Amino acid sequence: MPTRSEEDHIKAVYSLLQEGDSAFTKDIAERLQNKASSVTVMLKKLAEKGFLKHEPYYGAKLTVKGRAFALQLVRRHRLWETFLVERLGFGWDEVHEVAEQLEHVKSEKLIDKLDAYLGKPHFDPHGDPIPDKKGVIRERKTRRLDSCAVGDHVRIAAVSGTTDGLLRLLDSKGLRIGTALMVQEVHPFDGSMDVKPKSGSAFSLSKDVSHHLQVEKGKP
Amino acid sequence: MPTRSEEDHIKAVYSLLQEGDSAFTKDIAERLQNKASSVTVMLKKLAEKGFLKHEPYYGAKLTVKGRAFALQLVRRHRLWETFLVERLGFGWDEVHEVAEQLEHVKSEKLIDKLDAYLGKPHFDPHGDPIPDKKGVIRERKTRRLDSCAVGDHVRIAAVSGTTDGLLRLLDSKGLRIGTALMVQEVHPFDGSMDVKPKSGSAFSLSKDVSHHLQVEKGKP
DNA sequence: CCTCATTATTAGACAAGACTAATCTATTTT
DNA sequence: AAAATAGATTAGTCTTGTCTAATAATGAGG
Ligand SMILES: [Mn+2]
Ligand SMILES: [Mn+2]
Ligand SMILES: [Mn+2]
Ligand SMILES: [Mn+2]
Repeated sequence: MPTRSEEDHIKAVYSLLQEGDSAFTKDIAERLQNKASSVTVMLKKLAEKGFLKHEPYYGAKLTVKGRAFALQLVRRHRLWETFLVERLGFGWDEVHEVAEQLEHVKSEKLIDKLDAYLGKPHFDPHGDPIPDKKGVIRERKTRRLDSCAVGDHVRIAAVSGTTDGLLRLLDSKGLRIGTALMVQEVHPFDGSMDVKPKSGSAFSLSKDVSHHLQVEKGKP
Repeated sequence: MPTRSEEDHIKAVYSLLQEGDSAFTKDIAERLQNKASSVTVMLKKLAEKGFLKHEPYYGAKLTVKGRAFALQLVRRHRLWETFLVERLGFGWDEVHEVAEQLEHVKSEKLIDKLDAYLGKPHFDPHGDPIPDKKGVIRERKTRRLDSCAVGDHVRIAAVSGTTDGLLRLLDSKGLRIGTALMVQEVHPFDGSMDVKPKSGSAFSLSKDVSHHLQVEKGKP
């Protein structure tokens, strides 16, 4: 059974591979707040244990076994986040660190029961998909808000790169998962965007923000 | 902030001091499934950190700081046990190991919210008191069932020394926290005891079992 | 009071996981 | 093509927590 540190490394590799097509030592180190040298050592160990392939100087890729393991870890993380927000009343900007700990509790039964208790949710409080017990993820077609054009009607599906500051900014503008928006104007100068929610008046979002909003097509 | 191992040692000392008036190296080691030599080293460290006084060869006693810390740990353990049984539907014989892990999650807010979510319970699924946020324990006057006499009417308040086997035995006889019993007969030969529940017919309990049942006076 | 069994402590080893410093590799810049 | 730079790896150190083996203290029985 992998240790907490091993688990965190596998998860970091998984999520970097989601974003790009390689997981480099430096980026893993940054995520985990470790030094690159520590990561190299860990990658070697995880490669020996069969969770990933480590191509020195060219990063790491997960094996089938490593991917399956990462999906279970992501499942645990997101189920706990859902519990914290839906049941305990945490804000969506407050759950990450706690879930980071809870995800390492070893008990299959615990996760099964938690999942059932929460009604087998498919998405976490940030709109990210929760893999099921077999590791299957419900796919959706989403695009980043900053790739939308004037006149598009969309619904916020997920917030990517969830830092607490971004989440609080969204809170303050009344934006949450499911919020319907219409793109009213795009300013080429700074990439900022004016959006109008279904109810209420339009306001502006910086490119920095719109880039982190994953949206689905919505009805006009 | 104490590590997981430090926390477990402090808790072991606390619970041994609840049972007797000293916590010896060997007994701590046994609880934690460690060797005595490892415990000695840890006691020295915890003494330096001010959690306890270690009198070599005469065991350990908690300081005020250590006791306060232990009470918070016990609080966390018992709140999680309550959650697992009341909300997730675990059996009372299945929660110990999981709570042993959950108790180490570091987040004061988590415990506050969990406590509120559960309705600020005063007792865990085994009838053990849950210290409040200040570490205050609601005291009750209980006695062991094996110290009761023929004709006594009692109510089961708690199960002490909760091993899974004992809990399952109680389950099978329909005994749980709150069950009312009348002591019908005590057999001096083996210390066994015949008890009659309010509804249903009498049955026998070995001394081994009755010794672990904490009871309160009940109405005839 | 002496002996001995039990318990505790110390000393030394080891594994895990982190670090720093030194070295090496790949890639970009000149 | 050589040099510079960013990134990665290796080697060596440290801390934590565990162990085993050797030694020491305590308390009970003779
Ligand atoms: Mn984690
Ligand atoms: Mn999330
Ligand atoms: Mn524990
Ligand atoms: Mn309990």
